[in-house]
Amino acid sequence: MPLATGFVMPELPEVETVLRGLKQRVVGRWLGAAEVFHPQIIVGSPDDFVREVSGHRVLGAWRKGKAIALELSALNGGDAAERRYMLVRLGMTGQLTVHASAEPLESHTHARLALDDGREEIRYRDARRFGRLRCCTREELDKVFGRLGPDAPEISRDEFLNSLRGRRGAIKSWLMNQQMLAGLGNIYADEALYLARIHPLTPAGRIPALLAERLRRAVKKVLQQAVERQGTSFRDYINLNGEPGNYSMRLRVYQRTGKPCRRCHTPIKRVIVAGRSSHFCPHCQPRPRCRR
DNA sequence: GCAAGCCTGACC
DNA sequence: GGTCAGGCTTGC
Repeated sequence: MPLATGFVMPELPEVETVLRGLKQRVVGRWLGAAEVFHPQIIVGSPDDFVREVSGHRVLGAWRKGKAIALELSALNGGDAAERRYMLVRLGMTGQLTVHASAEPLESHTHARLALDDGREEIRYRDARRFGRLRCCTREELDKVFGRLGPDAPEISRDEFLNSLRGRRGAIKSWLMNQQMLAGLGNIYADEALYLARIHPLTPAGRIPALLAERLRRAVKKVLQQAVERQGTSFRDYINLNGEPGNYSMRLRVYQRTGKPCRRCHTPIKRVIVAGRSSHFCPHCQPRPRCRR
């Protein structure tokens, strides 16, 4: 992705990639000693966090929207009520990686978790510290996941339509509202609206069913393409040595203000919707006729 | 100064 | 209850 920051912005495709990595390299292994270097990234007490995750085996890894949960083995002979989950939210610049413990810590590494015999470890890096790690019970995890709407690639036609009904806010805000639809961030919301040819300020509840279905399919398509491409760019990212141009997803509107629309060559415009910049083609995505 | 995700709190 | 503004944070 051609981002000025040089970071991979973790939206659903990156989170999915991280999840797949966790399943390959972490699930089944034991968590040993843990260290937290910056207490702010831990929800609750860092001491409790360290105590609660250490000495457990990772039984599974799950995702809903942009949230990841690692299921940890229970102490006390496997009593399920004692089971804990490690919840990971990458925020804007969070990275979860597996490293040889002997490698020097990179800048902005805020936590490390030893694996098995301690030769390898999980590291959490986050320059802007918007991300959070949390150790919680099943009940707390269900609460967090329960607040999220259906995972964006999974949402059904009816769920999508029912959820739009009666919403007066802009469709762009609706797409980014994790309680409605889990997984979309600013980039893919703009891209999906462009594909569906819908203006970002269109009131969500006024989108006719046919258009809404086009939007739902656009969301799926954009995410699916990105999951495929992020898989590549993520590996490149791991291997890269300051090498630019790896994030080569073909963005259609995001951060292309003033550049020609790939369909009709009209310059892409930018408006602020709910405090976030939104990029769209004024010709392909005309403003809805009845404004409000 | 701007970009982002997520949470909180104010407003109708 | 829905909607939106503000704050957090740092590298460009």
